[in-house]
Amino acid sequence: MTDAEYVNIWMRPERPARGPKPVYSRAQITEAAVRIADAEGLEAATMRRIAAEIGAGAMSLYRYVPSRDDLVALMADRLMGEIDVTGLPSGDWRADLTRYADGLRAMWLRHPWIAGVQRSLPSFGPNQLLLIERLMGVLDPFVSIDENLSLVGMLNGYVEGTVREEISSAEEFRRSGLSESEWMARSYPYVDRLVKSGEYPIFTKIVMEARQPHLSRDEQFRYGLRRVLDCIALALPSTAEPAALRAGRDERDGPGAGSWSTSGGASGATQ
Amino acid sequence: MTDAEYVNIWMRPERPARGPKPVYSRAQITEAAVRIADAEGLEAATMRRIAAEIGAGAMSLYRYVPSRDDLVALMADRLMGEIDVTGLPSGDWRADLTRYADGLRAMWLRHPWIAGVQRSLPSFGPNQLLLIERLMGVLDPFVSIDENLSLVGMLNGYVEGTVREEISSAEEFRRSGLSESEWMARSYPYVDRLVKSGEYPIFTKIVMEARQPHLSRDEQFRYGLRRVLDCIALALPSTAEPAALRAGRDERDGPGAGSWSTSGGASGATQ
DNA sequence: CTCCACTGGGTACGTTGTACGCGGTTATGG
DNA sequence: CCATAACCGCGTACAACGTACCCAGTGGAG
Repeated sequence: MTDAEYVNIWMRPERPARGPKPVYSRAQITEAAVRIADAEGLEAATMRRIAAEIGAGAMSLYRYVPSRDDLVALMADRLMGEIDVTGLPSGDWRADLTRYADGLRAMWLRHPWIAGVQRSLPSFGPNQLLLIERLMGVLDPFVSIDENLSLVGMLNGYVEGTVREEISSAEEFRRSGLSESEWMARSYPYVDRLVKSGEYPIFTKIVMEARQPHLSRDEQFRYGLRRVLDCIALALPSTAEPAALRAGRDERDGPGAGSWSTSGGASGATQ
Repeated sequence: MTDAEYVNIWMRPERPARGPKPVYSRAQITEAAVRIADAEGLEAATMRRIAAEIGAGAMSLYRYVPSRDDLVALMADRLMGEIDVTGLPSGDWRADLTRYADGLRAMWLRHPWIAGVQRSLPSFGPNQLLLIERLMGVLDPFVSIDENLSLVGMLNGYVEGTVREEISSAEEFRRSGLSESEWMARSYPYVDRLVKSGEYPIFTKIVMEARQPHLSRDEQFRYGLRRVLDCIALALPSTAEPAALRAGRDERDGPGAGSWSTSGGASGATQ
């Protein structure tokens, strides 16, 4: 910003040498911003609102953060820190990846606004980097780094895709300010028109079927996750997992579509 | 909007009965908006800018679209129409899903700003619905609708996750206005500091390795896609694919990390 | 013909991110 | 020990945004 050599927020020291002691801190500001975004969405976390939350003037924040985009990067990295990956190459790669996937999903559900922020390489913060180390360390002994990137990308793709569906309908409620039942009542005419038209048999099937979910969201997630892990197992050498490749795999019954909004699962189906 | 019964943009008729003929159209406005977003990003597609693009006054757009959010929904659905799924349950599910996946990825690469828009059930437009019908029709004969949702979700998760990585660095260039080499030079100090610290061995490995990509982006994508399809095959009954389950699967060599920015692949690794 | 629902679009308002500059505070060099 | 430069919090101000409101004109229905 002021610095022509500006790279990212993590290259900019928080506290300078001279001058009066700062009253606030990046961590405090980030915390307040996350709190607001959790409660009212990312778009509610404006600079003025965040400043008010910590009792500061609006422009004071710019003493700590060069721009709102940088603050969002800080927020995103703070979220990465919530995923518990302590002791993560444990020896059991399936357990490790399951723990990571569960943690990632839980974090997304706690902070749905994360779906709306783009991340890219140079904005990788310390928490994200640590996560990469731990996570990719799990498969590192077995495969090349390229293969590892590919497999981990697949796992993340699954988790992210799944959780995006879960989020989208919930966010829709929040943004519209309607309750779930009100929202469904509102949407009914549209869905009904589509169903009645007869042009969308599969959409109809989704809507009809999803009214009686067989499995909880969590169970659905774990079911699909097992499948992804089985898929990863196929790419690993036999030394990684000696036997019982697809052990614990359930038989016939697939995962039930969650609630009605899981037809938002159809969202993930084409998004 | 004016209507209390407002559901979504597709429930609102474009042309009323009486009055003078409208000069513009939703399709024309949508087209202009997409053109601007392609060239300068979604945030550049402001109401005033779009209006100027088609030679209209800013407020005229509101005669066609109740809000900018609705216009974005129209844009998103227009993009879905670009994915060619004609004749899509063809009998060869592998070929069908490959064609869809390629089409989806190509569309995302043409319109990277799509990554920044959230979609949810009630905002499903005609193109998206048609896409769902054709796509899910592919596996519909073989599995339950719930299983289908799960599998298709996995496929979409892979494509979306992969393409998000590809996009994120490209978007970073565009937004910063820097060329790729300038941007790399700018980022170098940060990456260098991380590498030199010795605390991030796997990150270092990614950065080092990715300097010599073995495979093109397309090849990487197809490689991972084959793996996902193999995974889907595991969930299908034997009637779907009689023999040669993982036929055409390459041997040892994994996919190379694309260019330097594929370490953005590490993005997908934890995003 | 008369209506009046519609048209395109100008003006204006509230909210956003943030540039700039003020007066006060503090570590540092002389 | 003091002058100075670097920092602090923050009030004011501005450009750009989405869009509410209003207007004069227009053309199909009665």
